[in-house]
Amino acid sequence: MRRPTLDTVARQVGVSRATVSNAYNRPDQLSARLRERIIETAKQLGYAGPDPVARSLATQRAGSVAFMLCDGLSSAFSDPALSIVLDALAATVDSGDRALLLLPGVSEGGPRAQSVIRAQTDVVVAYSLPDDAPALRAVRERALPLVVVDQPIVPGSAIVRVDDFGGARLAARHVLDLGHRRVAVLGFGLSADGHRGPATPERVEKAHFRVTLDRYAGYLDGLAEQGIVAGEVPFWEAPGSVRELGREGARWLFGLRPRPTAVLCMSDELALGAVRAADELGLAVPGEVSIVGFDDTPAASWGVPSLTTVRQDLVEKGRQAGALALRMLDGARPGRPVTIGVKLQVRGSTAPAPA
Amino acid sequence: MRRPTLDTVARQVGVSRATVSNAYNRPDQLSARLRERIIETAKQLGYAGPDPVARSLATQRAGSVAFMLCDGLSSAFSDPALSIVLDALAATVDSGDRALLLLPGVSEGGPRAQSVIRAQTDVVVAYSLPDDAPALRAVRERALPLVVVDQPIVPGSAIVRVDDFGGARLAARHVLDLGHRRVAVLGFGLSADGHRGPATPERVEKAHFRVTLDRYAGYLDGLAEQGIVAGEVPFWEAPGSVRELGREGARWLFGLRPRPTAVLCMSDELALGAVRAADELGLAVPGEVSIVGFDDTPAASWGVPSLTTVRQDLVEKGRQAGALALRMLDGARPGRPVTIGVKLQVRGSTAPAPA
DNA sequence: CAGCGTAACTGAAGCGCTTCAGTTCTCGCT
DNA sequence: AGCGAGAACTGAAGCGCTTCAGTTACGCTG
Repeated sequence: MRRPTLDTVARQVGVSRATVSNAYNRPDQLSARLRERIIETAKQLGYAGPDPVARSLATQRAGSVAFMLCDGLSSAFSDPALSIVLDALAATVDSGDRALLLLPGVSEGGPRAQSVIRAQTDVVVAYSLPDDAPALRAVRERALPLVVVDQPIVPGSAIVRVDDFGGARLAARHVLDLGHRRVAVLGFGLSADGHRGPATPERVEKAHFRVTLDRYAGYLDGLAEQGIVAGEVPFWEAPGSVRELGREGARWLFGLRPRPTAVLCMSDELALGAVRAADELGLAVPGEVSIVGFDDTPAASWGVPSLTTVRQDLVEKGRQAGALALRMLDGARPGRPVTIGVKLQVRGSTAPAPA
Repeated sequence: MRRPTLDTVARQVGVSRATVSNAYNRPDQLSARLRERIIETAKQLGYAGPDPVARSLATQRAGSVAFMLCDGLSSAFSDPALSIVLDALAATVDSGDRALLLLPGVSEGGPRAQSVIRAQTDVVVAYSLPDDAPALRAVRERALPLVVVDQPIVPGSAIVRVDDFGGARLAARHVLDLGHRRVAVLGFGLSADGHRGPATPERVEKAHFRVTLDRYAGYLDGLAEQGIVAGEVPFWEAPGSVRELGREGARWLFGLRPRPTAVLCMSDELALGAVRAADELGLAVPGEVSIVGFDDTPAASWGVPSLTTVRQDLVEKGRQAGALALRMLDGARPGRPVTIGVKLQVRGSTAPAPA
C-alpha cells in the first residue's frame, strides 16, 4: 500500500486532480464546501499535501536558497559575525517562503563542485569564498543566480560588501591620532592555503582574498598619512578568524623588536586572541599596547577590556544578501554592489601610545 | 531559447535519452567513447548535468536532511555546542551525498509547520525542541523519519541524547565533595515560554523540556546524598543558553541570603555569565564561589578561570545523529536511544567551600 | 427570453529525469 | 556454422504535481 497522492484524494472525493491541487494552492478556485471536503478526505487518507519535490518540478522553482561557506560549520560559527549574517539572511529568505540549504566548505576552498551541481536550489549566496573556489565554477555552469558576500568578485553576480578599505583606514588613523607609530597588523590569510605566519610581499602580490587585501591596504593607506610604509608594518596571517590563532599571531608580533605599540586586527576574534596574548606576556592593554578589532560582534563589548573596533552592521549585511537573492530570483539584474557602511567604535582597548 | 535538458543533448548526439542519463549516472552502461562524446556535447550546449529536482522526483529521494532548531540562527549559534554538533552532522550527511536543509525556529517554538510541509527532504533531525512544537506534528503528518537530539520524546523516532541526569549528578557530587552545602542551580527554561526568573514547583511540574528537567533532577539527586532537598536549592531559569542571561541569573542567585557557595550551571555559556557576575560583585571564583558548567565547549578551557564542567562529546553527538538519519533513510527501525556519555572535567572554577 | 458574465470544475499537456525490460550486435567457443 | 553470453543501447512507462484553455451551469440583465 503506497502513500497517497493527489490522485488518490481526487478519486476518493470524486473530483479531478486539478481541483484537489486548487484546494491547496488556490482556494478561490473552488467552493468552500468542496474544499473542506477535500481537505477532510485528505486527512483521513493520510495525505499531507502536495509533494514538495513534484511541486518544484512542475513550478520550476526549487524553493530554496543555497548558502556556501568557506570552512566547515564549526570553524565557521566560531566566527560570530557569520551567525549574525546567516540569521538575518535566513529570516529574510524564510519570509519569502524559501528554505536555506547549507553547503559548508571542505578543506578551506569552499563546498565541493559536486554539492553545488546536485543542490536543489534557485539561487546561491556565496559567503567570503576564495577566488578560485570550484563551487563558483559549478554555479556558473548551472547558470544559477549568484549573490556574493564580501568576496570574491564574480562577473554577473550581485554583491554585498563592506567598506573594508575605509574601515581599516579608520582604525589606522585612530591609533595614529593616539600617537602610535609602531603599528602591526594581525589579519586573515591572503590565500586559502592555510598559511600561518608573517606575510611576505610575494604573498600579498598574489593574494586570493579581497577582504584581507582591502583591509590591509586600508591600514597602510591610513598609516601612510604619518609616513609609515609597508615595510615598517609587520603583518601576521592567521588562517582563520579564531581566537586561538589570533593569540598565536599576536605572540609573534609582540616578540618583535622594536615591539609594536598598536595592533590592528581584522576581526574581533583575532583581537580578543591578541588581548589574551598580551595578558600572558604581562603587557597591559591598553597601557602598553593598543588593540583594535573589526566587526563589532557581541564579544567585543563583553570582554575586559572592551574592544575598540570597526563596526559593520552585520544584520544589515545578511538582510541585504537575502533581499538580493530574492530579487535575483525574480530575474532582476545584479545591479551595483551594495556596500555596508562602517564606523569606528572606540572602547577600552586603545589608549595613547606609551612615552 | 530554453535551457538544455537531457533531451536536447540526446537529440544532438543522436542517442536516446536513457543513454545520456546513463552517461551521468552509470558510466559502465555505455562505451567510454560515447560517454565522452556526450559529456563534450553537453558542455558545448551549456548543459550542467541532470536537473536535481527532476532527478529527485524520478528517484523518489529528495537528497537532503532537514535540521530543525528551536531558536533563530543567531541565538542558536551563540550556543557553541550547537555549532559543533551541526558541523559533525553536516560532515556525516554530506559524505552520504546529501545536503543540509536548515529550518531555524521562529519565536522559541521551533520552525513553522508550513516550513516542514514544504521542505524537500527525506528525513528530519530535531535539535532540542519543546514537546509541543508544531513542526513535530508536521513531521508526523508527512510520515518522515525523525531523529531527535536531546528532546522531546517522540514515539517512532530515533533518539540521540546525553546522560543529562548522570552528568548533573557528577557536578553535584563534585561540589559536595568540596564541602559545599549551599548550592544553587542556574539552568535553562523549563518551558518554551521565555520565562526568566526563579523556578517555582508548579513550573517544574509541567515542564516541557526534558533536558532541563533531567539535569535538575540529577543535581537534586546528587545533592540528596548530603540530605539537601529541593526546597533548599534555588533554581533560576534562563530562557536561553546565553552568557548575558547567565550573568543576570547569577546576580540574582548571589543576592540571596545565605548566599550560595556553589552554582551548578546547565551550560558553559551560562557558567561564563555567572563568572562574570561574580567578578562584578567582587566575589572571587573559585575562592568564594565555585561554578560548574555543562558541555565543555572550547570557551570553557579558554577563560580565566577555566571552567570545571561536565563534558559531553559533542562531535560524537552530531555524528551519531547524522548516522541515525542516514540509517533511517534506508528504512531502519529507530532502535534503542543512543546515549552519549559524560564525564566531569575539573578545572579552575571550583575549590573547597569557604569556611 | 435571448444573451452574457462568472463561478466552479475538468482534461490534458507538460516539468526533466530514471529505470527496466527489451533489442541488437559482437565475439568467443565448440 | 551455430550458439550463447555479454556489451551497448533504446522505448516507454512512470515519478506527483501545476496550469491553462476549455466546458458547464447558473443567475442576472435588458
